[in-house]
Amino acid sequence: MKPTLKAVAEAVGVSRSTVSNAYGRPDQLSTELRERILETARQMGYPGPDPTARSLRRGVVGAIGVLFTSRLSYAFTDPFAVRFVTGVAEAAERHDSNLLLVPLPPDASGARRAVENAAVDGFCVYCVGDEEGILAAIRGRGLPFVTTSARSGADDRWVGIDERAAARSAAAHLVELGHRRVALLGHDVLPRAASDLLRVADVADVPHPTTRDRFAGFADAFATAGVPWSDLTVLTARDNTRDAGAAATSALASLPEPPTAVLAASDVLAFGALDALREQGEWGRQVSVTGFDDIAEAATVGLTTVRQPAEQKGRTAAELLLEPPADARAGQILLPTTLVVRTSSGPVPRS
Amino acid sequence: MKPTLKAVAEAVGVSRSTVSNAYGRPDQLSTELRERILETARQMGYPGPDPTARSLRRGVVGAIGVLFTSRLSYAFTDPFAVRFVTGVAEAAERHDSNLLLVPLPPDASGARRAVENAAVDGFCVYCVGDEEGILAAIRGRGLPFVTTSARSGADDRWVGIDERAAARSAAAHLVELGHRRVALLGHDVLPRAASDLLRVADVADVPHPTTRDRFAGFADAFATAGVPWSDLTVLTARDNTRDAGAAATSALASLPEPPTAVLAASDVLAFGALDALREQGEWGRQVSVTGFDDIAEAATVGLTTVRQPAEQKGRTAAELLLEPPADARAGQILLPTTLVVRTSSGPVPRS
DNA sequence: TTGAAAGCGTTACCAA
DNA sequence: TTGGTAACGCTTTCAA
Repeated sequence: MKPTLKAVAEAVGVSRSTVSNAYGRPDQLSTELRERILETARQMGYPGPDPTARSLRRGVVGAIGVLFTSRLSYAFTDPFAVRFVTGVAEAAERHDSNLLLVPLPPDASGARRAVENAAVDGFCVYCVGDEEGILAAIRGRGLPFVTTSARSGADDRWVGIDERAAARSAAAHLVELGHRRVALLGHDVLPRAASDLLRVADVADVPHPTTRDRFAGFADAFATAGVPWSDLTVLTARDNTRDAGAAATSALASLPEPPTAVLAASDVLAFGALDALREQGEWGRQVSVTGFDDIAEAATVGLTTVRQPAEQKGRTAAELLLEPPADARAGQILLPTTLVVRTSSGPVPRS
Repeated sequence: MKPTLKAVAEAVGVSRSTVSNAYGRPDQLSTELRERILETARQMGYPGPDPTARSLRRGVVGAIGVLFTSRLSYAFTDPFAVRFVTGVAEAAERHDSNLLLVPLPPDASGARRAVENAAVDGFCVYCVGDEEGILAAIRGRGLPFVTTSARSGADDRWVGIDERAAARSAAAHLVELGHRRVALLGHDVLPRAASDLLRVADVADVPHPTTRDRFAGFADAFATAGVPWSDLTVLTARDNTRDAGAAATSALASLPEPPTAVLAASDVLAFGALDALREQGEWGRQVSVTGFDDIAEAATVGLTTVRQPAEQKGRTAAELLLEPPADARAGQILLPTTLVVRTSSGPVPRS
């Protein structure tokens, strides 16, 4: 077995405190003694204080957790998530904090357990569907946390964008181009995935908070143009992936009066929509498509989309966690968004 | 302060062991008592056993660490790294293990400390430059680990590809197309970043193990075609990014006899090369470029490259860690690679 | 089925 | 500058 701090102390002939200080508080003992301790430790193969024991004693872990709905293998499918984590990592590194990636099982009790078992000093909550159960579990542990989608309590730390206004800007752009018959594409639109094509009685019924907010924004712009919610076609992707976006979009072709534009709630879904539309030949190519996030590929392909600062969002979230603002009201940070118009959106084709 | 297990025990009027069992070993006590304990705990706001204390006592953390050279914000710049982590995450999730992302500071002692302070049950080492120092630190802790680039000891677990043969296949393809005057593009080619354009006395001098192996493979194929190492132009990117690849490649234009092809040690570098060459007008467009990894964008752009199974590499690494093979010799897994020929490579232009 | 006692490997405090 | 003592919060024998 690996030697412990105690063994080193005995070998050197000093107390455990002194050995501990040799590692954690070099100023508390003479350089000479410290050297002697470190040297003996090296010879004995002592790897330094055990991280777990130190955490227990100090009450600090030195890691922050990033909470994801569902499997990471799925979450990382969206470049936006990767950029968010990158931002979190950047800030964490500056604070000598490690990053613990915590995927949440779909069932509530499993998710709760995952939160309860994570050895961290705080949480960044990345776009979780069911915020409430998760937040309750976090609060239960008494750990600080930062939310990035739905806002929770007024005093809770949060970083995000004005989802609804941002979505509205994309829709307004299409309205201006003359589009009136359009489809909205999102995931988690229904409690359970039903058919791809359906009418949702009310935007407020959409379970996923982000999808709901963005859909509401889309609807705002069209309502202003005289198009009521009930006239919008809603496409439900089974998840937030390109393939799912394509599958959901392909249902459009069979419509008697197909829409002239598709507004996607994310770029990955938008790419899926483009894939599906390209397969529809001439008609499909005429359909305008907008996305959300502005991931790198959007520029390459020419996707009109809403840009939100991904890395900055992650970085800010981590900073909010690691450098808590003195004033609680400074704990809510709204990030800017921009509509980026590219070639995937254009005027309504006359026919 | 949050209540502890002890407080719950006192409140219910049972011993701490019993409360502990209520959480960790439900079969050790009557359902009725268990219910009563859990209910009281809930009312008191006890979040369940503290993860750190449990880890200390049990000797198991429930997380595996992934070691990266340098900042994560840089590592995640390469989609290959993201896919690797995704694979690791997939296997980790199956084993109810969390993922701790551990960036290693560039200095040896900082890196050592990072390894010593990580609360994990084992490590996946992702492409670290200085393997030895790191591995020594891991061995010092007595934790299991899996390596993915350089192989270490014969009994150590490892998953990877035949770097050299894979690189050779790309170079052989260019040889067949008639290329004889070519440039190799890689990062960490020199101990310290010197000029972009230089002669390296010997492949064996390249410090980065992966770059070295791939360069050696490139050189193999050209040696067979009668082109010695000294006739190959070596381009040094300051790091493994698209921009650095572009910067390094732009030096080519000023050469009296510019090469007809660029062999990059990674896809991101290859994209950089393409960026730079496209700026050179007609001449640049004629230059063949090959990459390595086959990240998603390679297909979009038509980059000829060597495919290696990214997710599988990560998944296998984690599995090797979490399900140690009974036979040590089964701990070394070689993954297949394929040369994927696309449009970025073609015959030597006559001029 | 329940409980008492003995740690797990540290660090913090206070006294010497 | 150094050492003793008491936790940190839990789990695990083993005995009742």
